[in-house]
Amino acid sequence: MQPNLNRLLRALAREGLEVAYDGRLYTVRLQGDANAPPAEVLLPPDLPVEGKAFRQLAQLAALKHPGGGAVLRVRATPDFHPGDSGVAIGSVLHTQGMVVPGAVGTDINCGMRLHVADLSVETFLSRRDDFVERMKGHYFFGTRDVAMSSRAAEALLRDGIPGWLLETMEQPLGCAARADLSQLDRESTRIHLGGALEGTPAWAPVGYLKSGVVRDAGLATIGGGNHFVEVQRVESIGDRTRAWEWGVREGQLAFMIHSGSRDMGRHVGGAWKDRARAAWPTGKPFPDSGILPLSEPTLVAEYLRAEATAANYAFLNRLLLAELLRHTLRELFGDVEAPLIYDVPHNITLPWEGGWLARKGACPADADQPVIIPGSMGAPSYLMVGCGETRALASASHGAGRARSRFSMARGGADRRDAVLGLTGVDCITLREERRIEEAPAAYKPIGPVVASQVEAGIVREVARLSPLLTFKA
DNA sequence: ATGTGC
Repeated sequence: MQPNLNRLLRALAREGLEVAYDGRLYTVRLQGDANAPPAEVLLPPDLPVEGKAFRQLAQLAALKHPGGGAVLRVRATPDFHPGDSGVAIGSVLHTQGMVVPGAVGTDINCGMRLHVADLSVETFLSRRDDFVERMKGHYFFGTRDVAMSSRAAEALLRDGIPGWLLETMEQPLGCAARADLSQLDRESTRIHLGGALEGTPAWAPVGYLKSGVVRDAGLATIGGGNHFVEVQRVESIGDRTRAWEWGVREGQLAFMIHSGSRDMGRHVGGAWKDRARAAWPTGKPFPDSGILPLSEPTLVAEYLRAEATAANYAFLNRLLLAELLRHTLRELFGDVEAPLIYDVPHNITLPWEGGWLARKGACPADADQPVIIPGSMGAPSYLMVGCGETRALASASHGAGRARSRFSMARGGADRRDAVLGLTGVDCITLREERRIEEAPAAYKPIGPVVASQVEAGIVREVARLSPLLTFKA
């Protein structure tokens, strides 16, 4: 238990929150709301606890819709922290008969992708500067040449990666013309749910599909905040059998991508924020939290398809970010095999046990399925295997979690000084110098205890630990 | 998170 816990619990009680702690799990609820389901948080004892995030979690569990539907359970991952839309990052929400667009937000299908590469670290580093210049061109200076027929774009939004591939094989445009499309087809089985969700192309921005060729300046771009593309080394193996089965070996070069649906998710998520407000029953007061569920069945179905549309786009964004990197490795080093290990969303609503599970910054940890937990800049990342632990709503953390705000890092004083000191040995490629400070290791919680607590709780097991070689951040 | 917003 952390030393200031009693003080924190008293402060939360003054704000109308009941918090219980059993030495491992916190259970939190709004006072006087005995009917609300419990919201549980797994937290290792030495991690800081944030009152605002607890309050957001209790409010999420207390959600009700006058038209029906229910929150069954709420769970938060050990890296959870306050979110600015009212829902904490690291929240997992199990509902039945209703969905909550705000419980995913606008960063729809933000997620992780991991490749390994059949190339020694030494060989790669011998041409580091050349590699960096080429990748800067692709990711930052728009030489990436992404184009697709509007048929392919429509197929992508409606059917996901397999649909996009089918149309692209007929008419490969832009960087897809240089890609090994049959390899991409084989690899789509290593994308969560095949990267094939049921979307509705009409949810794309007006005019997106209008011309014969879609040149989308947002595709194959990293995006801001904690998003990155990182070249890594497989540092150690925790589960030899599983690592062998998945094709991961110690000492291998690897690359990891953390990105989402860019403007497509912003567009869809933003539209549904307004839609949920407009659909709230007239005469009923809005919830204090501002978090608005949908319960009318046709609206629920329509939202899920809209979310799936942006999610399909995010799968392609990560695929293309990887394809540009794999292509560049092949330009520099010849026929390098660089297979996909897994691609998994950590911001999405998916069906679960007769209802829905909305994850906002939480990685699915279904039994025997790969789980990718990225480290913050300079820190190791983890490839894990899920255990399908139902009390944890089959979910793991999506990182170490922010410990200090961007604002706190940007201003002078101790945070900024710690940030600068912590950058030693971090090879970060960015055009925005402030990004190094905002995203410095000192801005994040230590990932070690975050991962260890989840192993101890039977949520995930370690397969491999990956250490950073160089990191691209927009 | 977001071709961000005052």
